[in-house]
Amino acid sequence: MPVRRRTNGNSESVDNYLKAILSLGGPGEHRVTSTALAERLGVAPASITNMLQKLAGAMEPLVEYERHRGVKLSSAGKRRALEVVRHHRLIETFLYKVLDYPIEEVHDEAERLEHFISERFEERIAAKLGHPTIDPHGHFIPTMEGEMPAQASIVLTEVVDGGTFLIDSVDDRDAETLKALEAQGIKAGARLKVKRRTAAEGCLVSVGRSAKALDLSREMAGDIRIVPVGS
Amino acid sequence: MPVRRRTNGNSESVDNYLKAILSLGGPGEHRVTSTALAERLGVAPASITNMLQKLAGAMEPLVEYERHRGVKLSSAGKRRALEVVRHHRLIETFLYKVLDYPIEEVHDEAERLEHFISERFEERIAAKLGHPTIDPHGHFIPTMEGEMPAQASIVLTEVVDGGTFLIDSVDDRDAETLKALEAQGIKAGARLKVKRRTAAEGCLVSVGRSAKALDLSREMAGDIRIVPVGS
DNA sequence: TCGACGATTTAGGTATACCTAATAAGTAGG
DNA sequence: CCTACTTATTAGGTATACCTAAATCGTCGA
Ligand SMILES: [Mn+2]
Ligand SMILES: [Mn+2]
Ligand SMILES: [Mn+2]
Ligand SMILES: [Mn+2]
Repeated sequence: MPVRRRTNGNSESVDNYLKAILSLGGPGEHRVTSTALAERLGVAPASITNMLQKLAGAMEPLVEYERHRGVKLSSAGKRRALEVVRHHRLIETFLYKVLDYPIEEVHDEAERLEHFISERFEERIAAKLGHPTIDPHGHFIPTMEGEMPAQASIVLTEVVDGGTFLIDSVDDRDAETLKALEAQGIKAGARLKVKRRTAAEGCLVSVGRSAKALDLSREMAGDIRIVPVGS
Repeated sequence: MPVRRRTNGNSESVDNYLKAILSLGGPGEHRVTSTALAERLGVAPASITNMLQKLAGAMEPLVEYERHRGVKLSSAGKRRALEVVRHHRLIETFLYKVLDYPIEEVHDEAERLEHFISERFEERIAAKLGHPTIDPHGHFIPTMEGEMPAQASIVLTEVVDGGTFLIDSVDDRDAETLKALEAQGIKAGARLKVKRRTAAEGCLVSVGRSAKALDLSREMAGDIRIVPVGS
């Protein structure tokens, strides 16, 4: 039995499958395809099928799986996925606020540590941080009970008319992009004016009270979630 | 390739073998037997032989191994072992000082996390703690360069005459024992008077300025390292 | 010097989590 | 309603790190 199984009982790999299904299933928790999972996790589709069958066939199944019809999380699977997301986001917040990490480095560290911290560690950093509800990228931190509000924001690429918005959150998975965006002032909480859409689904914007126009690529715009602002 | 390989390149298991060889080899760095390793790591002797052959046969061998003659660390192996010990002891210090863990809980958490933290994490907690040189159990923390002073202390079971001592360090691997000892005031830095040896290699002592005699079992005495004190 | 006995190694096998190549199932266009 | 094509699954393999049982090796006492 080589692969580390945590107190919890499942391996790091299993955790990662559950998180990916949670994330790809979206707020509607719709079924996720093998291909989408394969791409997200960077493994071959055949490996996905294997793992899903194992997860679905356990005594306490973590997913509901039907051949050729994708998967969704079981309630046990969802519980564990949210637990891991809670760990991830608390760790990110801790690294940023207490250990003064640069914003673009917190994700990779959290991605590893999320699987290995104890409940005590989780509880202690949460307490130290004053039980935060939002992580440094603007994402909700699931509660200890596994509750997480649905995201009300929209992706910047979905904006049709121009207007003024608040940046709700920024995707943290690509450190390069995150660092570049942050250097332009694009981070959770900042104000953002959308001038117009550009070719190839890009976006011309300005940030804060600056008048300088920024031309965001489609990739960058896709990493930014915003909410309309009254003023 | 299932088993997590860190930035460093070796797996958690490999790290644990290296640490065990460092610890069992003692300050003299003498050869360690398969049996001793099997017992320390809780795996079958056959598994030890397997792993040692693999470690010795790598392009950059981590151990020097000769059939039937035990192993010692190569210089690369020693470097990595000390790096992991540094992680372990820094993490313990951090958990104790910053996250207010009870002393008996730091070891198990550190035992897991030591393999997964980045160099950045190591550097940041070291800085936060003011670059400590001693962990909460009284053990030296290896430097970033992999230097660690040899222990000058002796084990309480080795005392022949009675006398007054300072507690240098307390073994941290058994949480139960550690908690019990701490409850009696037996912890690094405390003053300890040895009255006399008892049957079965136990020890009759008193702690601090208390006159109350404590009867330590051989097991407990074996976990305590002391240094003679002038006064 | 010869066993006996314990220590160690070899042989053969398991589980996890991957992979590639071959096959089968869905799905949409004609 | 039947291909052509894409998506998914099955089949067969690899590496890590374990295990048990069956050899062997080394040493120590007679
Ligand atoms: Mn993240
Ligand atoms: Mn938790
Ligand atoms: Mn420890
Ligand atoms: Mn390090």
